[in-house]
Amino acid sequence: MPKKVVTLKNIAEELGLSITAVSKALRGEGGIGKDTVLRVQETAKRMNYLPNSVAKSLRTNTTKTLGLIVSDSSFSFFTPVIEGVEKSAAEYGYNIILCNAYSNVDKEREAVRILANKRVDGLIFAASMLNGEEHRGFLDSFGIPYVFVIRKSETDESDYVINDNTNGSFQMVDYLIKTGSKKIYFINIYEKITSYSDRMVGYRKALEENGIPLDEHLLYGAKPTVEDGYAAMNRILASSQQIDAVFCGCDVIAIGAMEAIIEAGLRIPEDIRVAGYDDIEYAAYLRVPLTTVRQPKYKIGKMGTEILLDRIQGKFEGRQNIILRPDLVLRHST
Amino acid sequence: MPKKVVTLKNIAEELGLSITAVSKALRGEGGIGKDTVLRVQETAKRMNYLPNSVAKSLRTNTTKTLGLIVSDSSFSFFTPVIEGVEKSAAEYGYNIILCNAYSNVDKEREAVRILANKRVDGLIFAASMLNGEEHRGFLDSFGIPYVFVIRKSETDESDYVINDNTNGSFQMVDYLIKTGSKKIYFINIYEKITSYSDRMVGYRKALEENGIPLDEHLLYGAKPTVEDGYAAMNRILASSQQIDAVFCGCDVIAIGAMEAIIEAGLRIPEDIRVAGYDDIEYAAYLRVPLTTVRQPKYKIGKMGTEILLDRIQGKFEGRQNIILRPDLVLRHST
DNA sequence: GTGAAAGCGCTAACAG
DNA sequence: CTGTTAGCGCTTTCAC
Repeated sequence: MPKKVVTLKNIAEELGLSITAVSKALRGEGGIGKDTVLRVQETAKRMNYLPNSVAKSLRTNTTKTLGLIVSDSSFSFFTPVIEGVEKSAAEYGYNIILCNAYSNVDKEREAVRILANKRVDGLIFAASMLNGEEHRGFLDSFGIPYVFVIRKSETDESDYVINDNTNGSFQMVDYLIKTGSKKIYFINIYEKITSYSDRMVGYRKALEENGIPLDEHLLYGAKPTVEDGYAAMNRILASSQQIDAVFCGCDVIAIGAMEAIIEAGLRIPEDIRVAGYDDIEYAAYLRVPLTTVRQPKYKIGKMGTEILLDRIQGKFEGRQNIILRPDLVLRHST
Repeated sequence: MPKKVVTLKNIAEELGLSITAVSKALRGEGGIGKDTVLRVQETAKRMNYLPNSVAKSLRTNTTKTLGLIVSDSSFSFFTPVIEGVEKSAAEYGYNIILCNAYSNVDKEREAVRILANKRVDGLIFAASMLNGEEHRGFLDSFGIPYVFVIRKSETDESDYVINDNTNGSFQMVDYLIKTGSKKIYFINIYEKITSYSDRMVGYRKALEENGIPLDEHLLYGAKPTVEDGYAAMNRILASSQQIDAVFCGCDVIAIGAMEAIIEAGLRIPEDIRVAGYDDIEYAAYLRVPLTTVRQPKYKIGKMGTEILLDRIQGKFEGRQNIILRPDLVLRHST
């Protein structure tokens, strides 16, 4: 099976040309006779020549490869993000090395190191945990351009593409209020990440604008898992008889919450309205089709990659901080 | 931002040593004095040395990188497969380059070429369309070991890891019959791929063993999309009043089928029982929690990678054809 | 124990 | 239009 691998040198010898001539001919660099180019191309094909991009990379100091670090690739939330990255990278002739950070700062740093010594041309962080000021020095030390996606860097010093969490949350809560709910519970994601605190900001803002006082008792926290959403909802159910609506910090929590509500023998949305955030795949086909805030996941991945690629080519100076407006998706659960 | 990148040479000069000595010291290759090793390590750290694995790859002719080609990475079905691959690759010090084949033979071949000239050490095909005999020559021409995963190669000449589609399907249909259903519709995936024809074999076998004659009128086809499942179910509903159960070739089709049934004002499972195949994420939280056949997706990805890695190291001779037994997951839809 | 030299396959000056 | 030369950063004989 191990085929003899053919190189430029072999082709050159076969044709009695120099390596340089062959290289130029194959790359269509010009300065080579038309007939020669043809002969070279034909011979390369006949000999089954496969360019060695490792050698090329060493020489040119570029790998045409991007590193994509996903905070936890077991969440299918990231599927469209990854897809967007992969696709636009491919369009520009780049490949991506996918790494999982397992929601762990040290593992994520390790991934950066590995990718850096594979000499990737750029790095994309999806929901990174290295978005804090304290990791800036580390990230910059490699001299590799990078972009944050889904979750922004804490300062605006780095490029990023995210959805407007405050606005998305505001839209949802405002809608819930305008359509009759007064007492809106909020099971937010319990992590000190700006994405989530921004969702809290939107929640408060919507209450305020509608003249509803904030009631701290309606605030709950959960990790972004079905189990945690389920548990949080059960605590809510145990605490009160009157629950107009529950706004969940993400769809996964909403799934757990809906389970708890159904299990308690209550109806969605008649007894309790449920809303989520993200619009994960199949959100329309859950127990009750879920009303949610749609993050443009694919687009975020795509734009992040494009920005990174532009930066690699030194296309712009200033920071690119892009905040996309999310959409409300109304379904049956509210 | 573009840091001056430090090489072995720089360290050598700094220390008045040879490049060779530094290289050996850093790799702990032995034959270097203990004190020297220490000095080298310290200096490397101080100078922020980052090994250049591109150069190493060129020299050693190995990249510690695997190519993973997914037939369509927009299906979140593949998320756990990718995860399994990534994780076990990482355990052995390998990274993966992820490519999407967009369910297209030509694009998939192109991906192979790209990965081959990036000199990946091995290739993993997830639900490949290049699994036919006619692509063997092409794949072998690169001299790169590869493994098929999820979908087998048509002959057993290549390594693969899949679930036992015949058995999974048999288990489900047998269960449906034994629990009272006689007239079981089958909406299979409409593609001429052995995975799907094997599911048909299991269906027939279960009928046969239970003494139920095959009725061709109960056989439907659909692409693996919600829309197609929905449409197929509507055709079934229009064709008959008596429908005991519907077995769907994959969960995504089942989702569509359930939508159609509910829309028709019928109840699941009281009026019609619905079963799927795959056990995708959140199958337990759909309209009606879905009874399905669980493919060990993560494990398939993991085992495939391990086999590939073993083969890269020349660990075995014979073909590795692994067929894992899937499990029945009983939920509320049946 | 340590170093010199060669070379992986390619591109990029610079000559001719 | 084509070839020579030099090296990218590393590992690997083979001497000393």
